[in-house]
Amino acid sequence: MDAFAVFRNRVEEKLINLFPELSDNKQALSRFVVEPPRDASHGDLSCNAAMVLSKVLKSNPRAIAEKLVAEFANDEQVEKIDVAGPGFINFTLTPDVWQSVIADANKQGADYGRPEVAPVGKVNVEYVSANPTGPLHVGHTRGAVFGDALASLMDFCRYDITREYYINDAGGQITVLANSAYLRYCEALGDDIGEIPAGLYPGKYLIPVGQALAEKFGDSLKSMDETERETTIRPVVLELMMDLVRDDLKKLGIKHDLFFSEASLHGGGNGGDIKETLDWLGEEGLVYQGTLEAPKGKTPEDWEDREQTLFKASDFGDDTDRALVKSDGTYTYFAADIAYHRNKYLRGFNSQIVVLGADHAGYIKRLSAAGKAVSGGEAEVDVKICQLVNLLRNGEPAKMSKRSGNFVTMAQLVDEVGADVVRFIMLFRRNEAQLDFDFDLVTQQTRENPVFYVQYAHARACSAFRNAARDVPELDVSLEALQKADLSKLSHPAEISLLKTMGQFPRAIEAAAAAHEPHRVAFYVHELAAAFHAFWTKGKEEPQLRFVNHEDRTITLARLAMVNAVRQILRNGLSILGVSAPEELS
RNA sequence: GGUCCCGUAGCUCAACUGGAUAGAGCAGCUGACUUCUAAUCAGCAGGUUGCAGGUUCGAGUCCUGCCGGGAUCGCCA
Repeated sequence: MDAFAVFRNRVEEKLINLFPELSDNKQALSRFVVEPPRDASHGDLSCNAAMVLSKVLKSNPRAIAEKLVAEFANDEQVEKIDVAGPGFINFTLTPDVWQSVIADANKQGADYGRPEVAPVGKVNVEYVSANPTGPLHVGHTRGAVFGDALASLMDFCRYDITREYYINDAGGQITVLANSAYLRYCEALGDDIGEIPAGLYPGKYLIPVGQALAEKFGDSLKSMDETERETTIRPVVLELMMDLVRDDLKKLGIKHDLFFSEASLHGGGNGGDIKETLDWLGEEGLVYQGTLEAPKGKTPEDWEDREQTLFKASDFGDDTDRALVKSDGTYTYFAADIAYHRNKYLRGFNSQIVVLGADHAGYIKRLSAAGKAVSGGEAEVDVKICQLVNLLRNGEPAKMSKRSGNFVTMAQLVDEVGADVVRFIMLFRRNEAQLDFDFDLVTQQTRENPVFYVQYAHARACSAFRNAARDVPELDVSLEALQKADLSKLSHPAEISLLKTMGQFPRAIEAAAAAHEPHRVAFYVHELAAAFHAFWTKGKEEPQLRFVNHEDRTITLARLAMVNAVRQILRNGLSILGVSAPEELS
């Protein structure tokens, strides 16, 4: 059981008993929380219901609190309850509540921390969505890890999740890509191509693409006219580039359920494509011909008023209306984006999360406007912006290879420091805060390195079992035996304190998922690791707190049950983050 | 000029979406290894949460206006 959730339910129940008028005021009831007090001396749980509801109940908070407290007089799990400050209700629970965390974690295993009921509705998480014109670089990495962890987190919390990658395969950059690849194809056939002309992609990653084209087509491409050639090689090159992207993502353990092609929105006709969407918006009266005002303060030199097809984005909270059709008659990128969001809505996603890079900050309003417009207000678009990552070496900005066409790729990053480090560090910050990634720090094996610190806690927990096997080999420490341990032995303040930290896992996870903030999981496992390290060291000062007690097998078993639960919770948390939990560190 | 993000200890960052005395790590100082890996831990010190107002029982968090840093700004994607 999750003590916080359980007691929240009890408080709600008693409130309705005391104040029947609340029973049809779900909104008011949803506002109070049961949470750990900041100051542990206030007790185990703190509830603000009396204060939150005082206005609705037209009564003063302390009076409401007193009534509630009386209701808990006979609750066997409440050791102490009182009213404090302006009307907080503070609970101190009996030790068995916290001890039961161990039993739960050991029994539920990998499912410990999952909410019992699944939230309603389907959620779409779109992340990476990098242009398929080259390998992924550092800038993509944070968004990739963030999106993946967020999806895992919500998946763990039983949300119905689809992980999606939007392939920008319709724009002019793909033509450039195809031409660049063609040049490499000529090179593969033995031509001297000299310098790569400006405007084409110079990267060496296209060399194997050129070779692949040469193998597939021989020299037949050379005799084609430009248009035919492009339409021939375009899909082939795209597929090769997407293979490259997928290989990069695989190195970080990131996968998607669906790769959605932007180009498919341009032709289709099967519902939710651009034309259909624009027609639909037109019927709704949200499209018109008009001119936009030049931006104030910084009018471009070549600004000219031009009438164009516009979408009434400003009706949905955007700053200005947005162009849908370019002067050459093709659709703008945003037009495709609107169609894409409509497509998602038609596929049943009322919750759409889009993970974007820092340079897309100005895109937030536009996308939520699109989301509202195409769904009649039903779909919610949550745009998560991942801020820049500063690469450092020894505290100095990392000097990257200056050779043209080179940048730090995701693959290089993973090869140098490992996927666990990349993932954890990227998740150990709020997504909207800039992040320093120091190569020297993250490869150290000290407490300064949070990845190591957490993994070490897990490895230590495992080593406790190795030691037990060595010191008390006759003791059965199988999961079955641990589940029979007498947990009431674990009543030392240091133990209760560790158990409380453990017991917060379920609500920490649930809150992180609801807020779309996976970094909280990283902070939680770090906190649990700290609590475990602290308990471990306490065993040095107070030998009776060591896991293995040679005089008392019952307590040894109980302690090991606790260690196993810690290990399990760390694993569950790390697994959400996609970080491994090694049994031993080298 | 508009919009968005950020501003919290000397440094890097938290603060469970409005809760009680704002917390961690690093750097600094003091301690703990014949002991389950000290790869760790305990303690001390460090703050007018950029500034000024407002909302209420209560604000780092919400609203308004400034200051500073970053990003972005009609048909690129």
